[in-house]
Amino acid sequence: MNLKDLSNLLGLSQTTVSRALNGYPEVSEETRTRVCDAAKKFNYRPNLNATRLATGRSMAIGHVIPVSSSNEMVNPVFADFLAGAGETYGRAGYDLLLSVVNDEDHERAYKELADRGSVDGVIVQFPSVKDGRIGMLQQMGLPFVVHGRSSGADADYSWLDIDNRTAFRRAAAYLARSGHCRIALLNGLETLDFAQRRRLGYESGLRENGLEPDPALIRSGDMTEHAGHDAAAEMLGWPNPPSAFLSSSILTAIGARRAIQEAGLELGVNAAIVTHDDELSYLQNSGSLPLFTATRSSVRNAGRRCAELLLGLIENPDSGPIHELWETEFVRGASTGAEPAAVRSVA
Amino acid sequence: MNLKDLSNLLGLSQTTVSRALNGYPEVSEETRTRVCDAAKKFNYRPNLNATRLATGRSMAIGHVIPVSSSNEMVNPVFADFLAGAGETYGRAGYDLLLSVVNDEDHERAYKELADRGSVDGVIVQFPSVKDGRIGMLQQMGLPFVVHGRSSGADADYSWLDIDNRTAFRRAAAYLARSGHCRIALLNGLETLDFAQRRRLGYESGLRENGLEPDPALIRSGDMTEHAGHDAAAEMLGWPNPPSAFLSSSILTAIGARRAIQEAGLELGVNAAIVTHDDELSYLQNSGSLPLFTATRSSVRNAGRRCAELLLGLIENPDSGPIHELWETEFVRGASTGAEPAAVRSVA
DNA sequence: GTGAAAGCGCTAACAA
DNA sequence: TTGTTAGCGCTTTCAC
Repeated sequence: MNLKDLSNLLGLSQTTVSRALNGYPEVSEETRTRVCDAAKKFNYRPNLNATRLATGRSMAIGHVIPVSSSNEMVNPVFADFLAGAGETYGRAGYDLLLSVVNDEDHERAYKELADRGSVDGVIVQFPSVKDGRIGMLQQMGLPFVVHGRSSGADADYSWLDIDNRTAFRRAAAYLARSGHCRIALLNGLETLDFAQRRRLGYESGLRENGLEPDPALIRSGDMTEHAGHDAAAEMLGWPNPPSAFLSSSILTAIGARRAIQEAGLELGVNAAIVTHDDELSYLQNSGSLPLFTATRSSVRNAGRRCAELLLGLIENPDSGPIHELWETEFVRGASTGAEPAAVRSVA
Repeated sequence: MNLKDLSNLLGLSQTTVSRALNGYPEVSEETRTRVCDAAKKFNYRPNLNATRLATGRSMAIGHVIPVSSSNEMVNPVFADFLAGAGETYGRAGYDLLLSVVNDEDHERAYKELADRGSVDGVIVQFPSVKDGRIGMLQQMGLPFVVHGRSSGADADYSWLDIDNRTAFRRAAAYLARSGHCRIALLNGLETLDFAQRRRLGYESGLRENGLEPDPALIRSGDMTEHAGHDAAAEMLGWPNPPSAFLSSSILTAIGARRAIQEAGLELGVNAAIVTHDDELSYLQNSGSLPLFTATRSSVRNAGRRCAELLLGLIENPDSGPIHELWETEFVRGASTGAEPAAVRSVA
């Protein structure tokens, strides 16, 4: 059942039927209801590809998710973010186009999406400090929203970010005030913008409390359980080990916890862990980790909001860049809200 | 730069240029290279929407991922599967259309994808025992491949599944032979087909070793850390507690581990856990769990292969349904391959 | 308020 | 081997 069939059936022109269906005002109410009823009755659905060609808009948003061949794992953040964004697109009649690429083909993937006209806009995730995608997209004139920020970008662009710096400053300060004086940072790769911001926040938090950051206690690497474990295990073997870990990811936190247990230390008595909560959603409501969280903000919500911003940008192309910085709460006790044993006993 | 521009530029007809670019044989090698060079030089990319309309194929595959409003979490299996499938699509020139819907709108989402002609085929994930999507898709004539099986389906259909039944039979038998006589099953919802198969396998494994399954030791529910913890905690409080847990998911296994620790029991001395490995990829290489795995098979690989099968089905519509049952290895020691302490000490 | 007709950018029969 | 022509199913000007 296509437009032609439907209009023949109704004894109307395609034009009128199209107008009635798309809510154009110049159609009489009577014909409109007649058309809509018939459309429903015959289960008519406009062919998207035809609509796209005719309008020049593809009614689709592109997301690019990089997979490293070395690592089976897909960062859970991507899935949660997709879920939120996808919801929003669906409501607005947009499709979500997912492009899975190798780490290296990142930029090319965006270019391809744009050149082939398959999307009206894209989302950029995990920006690096100096991210090539931003300039490229600006030059191509394809609307985009960045989840996170890129400190080294030349020009202004739309982004949504959480206040990583404040979050980590606060968390580090809290640990310091709780009596810890050797506080390790298990961070993501510092080529990633958020990791850099988190380190800066961590350092401020220490300095505010009279502690000088020790470079040996700062790790920047893969945010995997493995990496977290190894880093923590090594540090705990030192004569002067850390008594607390501030972790950029739930996975490194889990790894650190394992290292603590293996070292015969008791979490909450000899050691504390604080983790960033952004990656926590897949373990939410779990209560499995005796840690508290530096921030609480839902990746899914971020996805939803980024999608909204992007759709706004597409509808209204001449509005300037939009920025949204989300303050994060300081939550103690991952799921319960209770004061975590780890910190309490040390404080 | 569109086809018209390019052909004008070359002094050729659109047809010839199109044929040259699409590898049709009747073009002379000379013009073909001339055309291809020009296309590359001017960075010509065919407009996908036009191609789609003209060919009637949308060159896209649909995936539907359901999110429950009650649960922030997205099952990591979806992400891993998407990564594998997306890789394959990309190589074959197909797009991946992701439809995010509420749990209830599941079927409608598939219908919509089909009606609007936005995809050439779809993937069905997590089939239930009697899954409405299968009949619906068959009736609509939309090619599809099911990851998993639906025992209650009326007609034949294409699927790829791992041998859940054998995997769980083997795991249960192994625990039984290791000396455990109270073995609990922390299973997914038994409306899901794989959960039912796993229970059947588990029961066979016990019976083969002279153990009669105790319904009280079987839990069918959400595969979350929370649910796993609560179920295990309750059972461990009984006068006659289980000494081993067979878990359908890494999350319930983590929950059970926590319950074991909280009960003051030592994993590997008083208790064993065996988990299914399908959900393990996001913790892979982690070594964090002192458990061994009933099966080892990569969800990403399954995604890759399902995509291949589906594309094959689309290219060759009259080939009958394809079935692929993957045998799974029995791996001891999640990451290391070593005999797990848990089982060894009890055996 | 409605319709005729052109066109979005490509493919594919049919001709030459 | 190349070109002509007619669509694919919709939107959108323009005329009625």
